[in-house]
Amino acid sequence: MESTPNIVEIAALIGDSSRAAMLVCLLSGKALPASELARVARISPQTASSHLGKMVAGGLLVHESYGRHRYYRLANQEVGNALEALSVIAPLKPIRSLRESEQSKSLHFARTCYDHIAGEIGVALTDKILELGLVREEGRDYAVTEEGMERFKEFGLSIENMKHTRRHFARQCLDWSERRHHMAGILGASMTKRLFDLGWIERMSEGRAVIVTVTGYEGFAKEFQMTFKHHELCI
Amino acid sequence: MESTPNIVEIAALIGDSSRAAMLVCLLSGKALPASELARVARISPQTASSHLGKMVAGGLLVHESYGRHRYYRLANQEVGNALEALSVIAPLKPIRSLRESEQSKSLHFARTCYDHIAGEIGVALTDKILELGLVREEGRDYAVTEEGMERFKEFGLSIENMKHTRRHFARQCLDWSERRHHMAGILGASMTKRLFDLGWIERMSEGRAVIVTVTGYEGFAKEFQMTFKHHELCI
DNA sequence: ACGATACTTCGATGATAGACGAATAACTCT
DNA sequence: AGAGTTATTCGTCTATCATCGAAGTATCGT
Repeated sequence: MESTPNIVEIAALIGDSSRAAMLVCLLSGKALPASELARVARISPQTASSHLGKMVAGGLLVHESYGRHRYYRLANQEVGNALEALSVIAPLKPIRSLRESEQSKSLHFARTCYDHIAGEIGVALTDKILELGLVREEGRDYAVTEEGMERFKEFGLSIENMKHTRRHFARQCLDWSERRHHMAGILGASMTKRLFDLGWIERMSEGRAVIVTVTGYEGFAKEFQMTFKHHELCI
Repeated sequence: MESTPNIVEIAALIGDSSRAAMLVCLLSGKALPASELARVARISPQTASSHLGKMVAGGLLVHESYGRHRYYRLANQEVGNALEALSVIAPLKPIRSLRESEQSKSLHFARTCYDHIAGEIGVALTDKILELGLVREEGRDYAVTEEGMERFKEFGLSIENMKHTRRHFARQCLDWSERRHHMAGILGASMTKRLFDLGWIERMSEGRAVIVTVTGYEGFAKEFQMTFKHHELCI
C-alpha cells in the first residue's frame, strides 16, 4: 500500500520517553541488563521488559543471556546512526540538576555492584591486585597467592574466615561501564566492606554511586600504588 | 534528566502514520500545500492542519504563505537526513517491490542533499577533488586552488560567477550514510547541476535517489580517476 | 458584495498503548 | 533444599492523542 518503508513503526518505538531513555543509554555501545535499563528509565521491571521486547521485535535491540541476567544492546550501527541523526534535529533538553549529571559520572567512576565495588575503581583495583601478585586468575575465579594471604591480613581481612563460608571465594564479575572484570565473591565483598570501614569510600545519598574520600585517595595510592589526578584515575 | 538532546519528541512526531506519510512526501524537497498533504495522508484537512502545526512547532517543517495557500516543506536538510537514516533500519520486512529495495540502496550510493550530491558518490567525489588538489580544506569550508580554478573551468564551471553570489562558496556538509563530509555550497550545487546537464547522473522517478548513467561512469573515471565495478564504487 | 476556496481552531469521541500488580519461570547463593 | 534475585507474562486500568464535525478566519474570483 505505502510505497515507503515503515519508518512509522521505528519512529514510534523511539518516540516513547521510557524507550528513548534506554536507547540513549545504550548509544555508548555497551550491553546492559534489563534491571539497569529499567532503573535508567525510572519504570518498573515489568514495563521495561515489555518495552525491551518490543524493541527487539522491531530490530532495534538484540539480547544475550548470561545466567539470570539478560544483556541488551543496540542491534547494529545503523540504529546508532539513526539515533544520532535524530539528535541533530532534536532541541537540547535542559539539564535538570547538576547533581544528576555528577551522579551519572560517578556511576562510571565508582559504584557498588551488589556488595562489591565496581566501575573504574573496581576494575583498576582488581588489576592492581593481580599485578602485585596477590591473586592469580584461575578459570572464572581468582585464587589467593602466598603473598596475597599476608598482604590481605595486613589490610585487615581474614582469608581463613572467608574460606569457611560456602560462597564463591573470588569470582570474576563483568563490569558494564568498563567492559572488563572486577572482583566479586566473598573476597570482593569483604574488601569493599573494609574500604567503607576505613572511610576510603562513602556511599552517595542514593543509588549505587560511591565517592572516594581524601583518605581513600591516599590509601589507594599507598597500599595499592594507584595514582589519581583531579579525582580521576590514571591508568 | 540528562544533557542529551531530546529525541523523544522528534521521534514521536515522526512516529505517527499520517505525519510520516506527509514527511516522506516532502522528502523530495518540494514545498506542498496543506490540502495536498492531507490528501496524501488520507485524512481530513482539520486533522492535517493539526499535524502540520505540531511538526512546525517541533522544528520539522517550515511554512510559507502565498495567498490563501500555505506551503509546507522540510525545515532543513538534517530533517531529511534523519528520515532517511530511519528508513535504513526500517525496511527489513516489507519490501514490496524490487524497485523499492533498489531505491533504498541507491540512497546510500547516490542522492541529492537539496541541490548538491551526497552518498558514496558525493563523498568519493569530494575526496578525489581534494586528492587532486583542486580544493583544500579551510576550516569548515573548502577553498579553490590555482589548479582547481583551471580544471573547474575546463569542466564548464565559472568560479568567477559563483563568487558574486552571497551563498557560501564550498561548505562541508556531513553525510549521514557515510559519516564523512561532502561538498555543499554554490560550488557543490553548481557541480551537481553540471553533472545533471552532462547526463552523468539522473534523478530517479521520485525522492532524492540518483542514478549514475553509463556516460556518467565513463566521465567520473576519465575526469576524476574514480573507479567502479558492478555499478559500485571502488574506494 | 457574494459565494467559493484554503486553512485553522474548538470540542467531543473513541481507540491505542503505557503503566503497574500479581503470578510464573529461571537462576544464584548460602 | 530454601531464600532471594532477575526477568517475563498476563490482566486491568488509565491517560493520551488521532480523528472528525462544526464553526471561524482569511483570501480569491466574479
